[in-house]
Amino acid sequence: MELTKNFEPKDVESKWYKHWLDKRYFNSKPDGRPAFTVVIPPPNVTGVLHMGHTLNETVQDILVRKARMSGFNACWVPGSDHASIATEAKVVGMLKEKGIDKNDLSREEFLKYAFEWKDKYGGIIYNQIERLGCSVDWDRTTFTMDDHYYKAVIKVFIDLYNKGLIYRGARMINWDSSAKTALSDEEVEYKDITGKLYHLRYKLDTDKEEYISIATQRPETIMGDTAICVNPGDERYAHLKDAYAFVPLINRRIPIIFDDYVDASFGTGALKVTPAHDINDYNLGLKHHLEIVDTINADGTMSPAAQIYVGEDRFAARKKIIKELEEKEFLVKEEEYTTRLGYSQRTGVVVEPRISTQWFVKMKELAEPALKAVIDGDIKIHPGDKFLATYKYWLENVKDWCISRQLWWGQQIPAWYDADGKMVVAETKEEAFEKFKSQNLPAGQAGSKIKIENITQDADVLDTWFSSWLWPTQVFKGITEPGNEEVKYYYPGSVLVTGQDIIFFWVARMVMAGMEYEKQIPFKDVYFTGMVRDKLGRKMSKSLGNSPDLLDLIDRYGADAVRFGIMVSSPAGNDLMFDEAALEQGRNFNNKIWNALKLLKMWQGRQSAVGSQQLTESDFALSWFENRLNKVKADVDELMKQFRLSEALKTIYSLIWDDFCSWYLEWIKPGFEQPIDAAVYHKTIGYFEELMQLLHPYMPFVTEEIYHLLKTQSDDLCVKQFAPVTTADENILLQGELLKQVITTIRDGRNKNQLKPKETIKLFIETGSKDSYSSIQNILGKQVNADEISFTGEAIPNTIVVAVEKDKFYIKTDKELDTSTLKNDLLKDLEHQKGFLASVEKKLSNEKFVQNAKPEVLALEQKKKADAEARIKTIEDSLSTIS
RNA sequence: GGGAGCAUAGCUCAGUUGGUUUAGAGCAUCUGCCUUACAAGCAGAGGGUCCGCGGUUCGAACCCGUGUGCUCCCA
Repeated sequence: MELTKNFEPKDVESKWYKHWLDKRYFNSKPDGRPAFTVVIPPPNVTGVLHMGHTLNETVQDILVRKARMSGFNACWVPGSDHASIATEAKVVGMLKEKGIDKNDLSREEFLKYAFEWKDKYGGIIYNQIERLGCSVDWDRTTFTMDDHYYKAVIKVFIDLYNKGLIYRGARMINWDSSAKTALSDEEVEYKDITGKLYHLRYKLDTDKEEYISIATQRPETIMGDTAICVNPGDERYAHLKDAYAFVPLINRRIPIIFDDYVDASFGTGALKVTPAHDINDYNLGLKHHLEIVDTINADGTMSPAAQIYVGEDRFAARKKIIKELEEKEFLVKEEEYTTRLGYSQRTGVVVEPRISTQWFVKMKELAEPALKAVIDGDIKIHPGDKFLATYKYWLENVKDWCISRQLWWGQQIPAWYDADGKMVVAETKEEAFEKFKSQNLPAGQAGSKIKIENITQDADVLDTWFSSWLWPTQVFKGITEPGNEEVKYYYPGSVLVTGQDIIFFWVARMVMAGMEYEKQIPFKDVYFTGMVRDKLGRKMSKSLGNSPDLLDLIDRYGADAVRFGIMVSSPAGNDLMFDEAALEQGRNFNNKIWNALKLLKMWQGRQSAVGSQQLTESDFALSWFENRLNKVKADVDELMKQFRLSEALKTIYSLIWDDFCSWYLEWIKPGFEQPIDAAVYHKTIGYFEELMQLLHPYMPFVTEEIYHLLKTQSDDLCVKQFAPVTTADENILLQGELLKQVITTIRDGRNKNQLKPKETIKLFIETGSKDSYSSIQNILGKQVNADEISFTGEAIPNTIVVAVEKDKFYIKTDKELDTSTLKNDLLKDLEHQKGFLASVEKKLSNEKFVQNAKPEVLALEQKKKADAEARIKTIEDSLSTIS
């Protein structure tokens, strides 16, 4: 079989993914094994996977594959989220392009378009998840608008309503005038902006030409003013008790009121009060029983109540009003002012505070158990406690959650109104009808004025997060079929992997829902990934255009390389600076492994019988690598347990590239066109298999491919179970490290003296322990290109001298030597060693140190001293032979 | 305004209750090699005021205080 020059991922990826699916390796059913459950954070159904998702999914796949290979019944549930606002906005936009206005459609017609859109674009993310190699159970794919899921959301709404945890009321809420819907507090993003503060004068209602000045950022709201408020302690305004002023342009007469709320030092010390358009003014209005004049429509235009500029957009109206105020001399001055404005997370428009009747969830009661679960450590947050404080603060200060949205795409609120506006909550119209009947009529009275056809359902839908907070349980139908076998087996999940940006939106609320409906935490560990930034440190976003296309990256580098690149530069919880160079490193790693395979394939054809000379010569290499492998397997297990996935990958990378390829394979490599001992060959195949197994969770495709190319296999790596980790022999590992160091030092000596790799040397070793060289002598000779190795008891003149620990190596060559470089190096080293010795001696001569330090520390320092002295002697000896 | 976190090689980051050879890795850089698996490679090397200042300690990258710079969250 001819192997290609480089690893070619494309066909390999589709071949193995199909094979894994055919074998149903990713499908899970409850059985006797422990479950390892992961639910995917459902991405927006109409979106595409960005690099943040890619990181998330890769982390999950690594954990799931590792668990699947470690005796667990791994179950990873994929799915997507209906994302009501974002999706509805897209569908509305699509309809507009077709010349269709949403307002001309019925709810049913609109939903038909929305589902068509979802079917068309919803598959994109699933395809991306597949291309990335994610081992999800596709049979369990769940969508937050699936029938059963819809029912679950409605059921929970009704249940919470009946428990008194959901209520309806008029409150000041965040209004998105583009999507024309309410938003929750979490859906508002604040940005610092430089705005202007306008000082306006209002004429007082007195006989004289008197004015009072106020400062405002929003002159377009003056038509909604219903009072002017000043601090009662502010002497400037003390004389205005019971006074009135006129709102400019519209001449509404409004009272001057007094309240401590006003900061006398801010602006002019007088505040215009606009209860309909500011939360603080609203509260002030409640306290002082002020009228509420709502001057802005749902779409952000001026309402008839504004009297002027009716129908014009709020920002256009602002410009015109400023101009008119200036012309009519109400504008006193303008000043620059830094402030914060709230923007809608979904549509980007400036959020308008608005009084509106909405549905809310009472959060306090639900928050308590959710807080306790994390504080008590039932749920562990990774990394460390970095996000614990944030989580805690939010739950301790949680406000009621506005869950109604004035949209059609989502679960319609199961509240019903009769002709008089009376309301009941029920699953169906029929149930609502029954409820109305029993509520409205005195017992025994036959017949009713309530007719079923006069009952209407609340037009609004629920916030998407009100559905996704049920995700960990409802993907197993835990809400609609409580206590079923699957939810009993899979719930609670093992680990939730998600971005730290949705800690409140989703994570905290899932814990609340889990505690409320399963009486149990929804997952044991939460692993927060950082944000993905470009290499300049900018957040990746569509508007900047700095987010690469995932499928394009996979086409160019291969899925394994993408996974490698994203993981290798992704320390737990920290932001990831995405750089294609890391993907290149991943691709190179693929090739490195591929080439090692090619080397073994070359050897396969020329094996000698078991027990040849070659076996003896390779004995040390074999036992060293076996121990090294065991050591790394234990290290990797430990790192993965701690969710230090990036470090685990680097450890595996170094084991394969450095230990296996650069050292081990070179150590066992037979001479030119010489055969390899069959036993050495087969052991090496075994090691290679284990390496592929260890790497498989990170790079599933290349490892599965190579596993099958190494030899005919009866199983697949994907489900091959890890053997228990055995302990490594530290002595052999140490000896290996020493050997590497000797080789490197001698090679360095050769390099510094410009010996070409092809030039052979004669090596003389001066050592107190000849025996320790017997097993490695021939590796050493091969690795430093020595055609002869002998031991010596004294210095060999005219040679290159290098030292490792207490042993000295004399490199003899026919070439004329320039000893000056060597001498400089030795002198430099001597200086370093003397400096080091001095620092150790200083420590040891310090009485307080000797008194206070632990005995083992003291012994260590004494050993350091002895070692340093020995080394200095070696260097000095070496110097004497050159000069 | 309130809170959290970070600052170690050119870049991205490790560095475990303070002592393990006067700080480690990967990438990048430099030098030498087309050595029969791999130039997307091999061999080797150089590179650090551990952000500044002060303190605790026999001993500080690590603990404390303070200053500076950056990031995030909340209002």
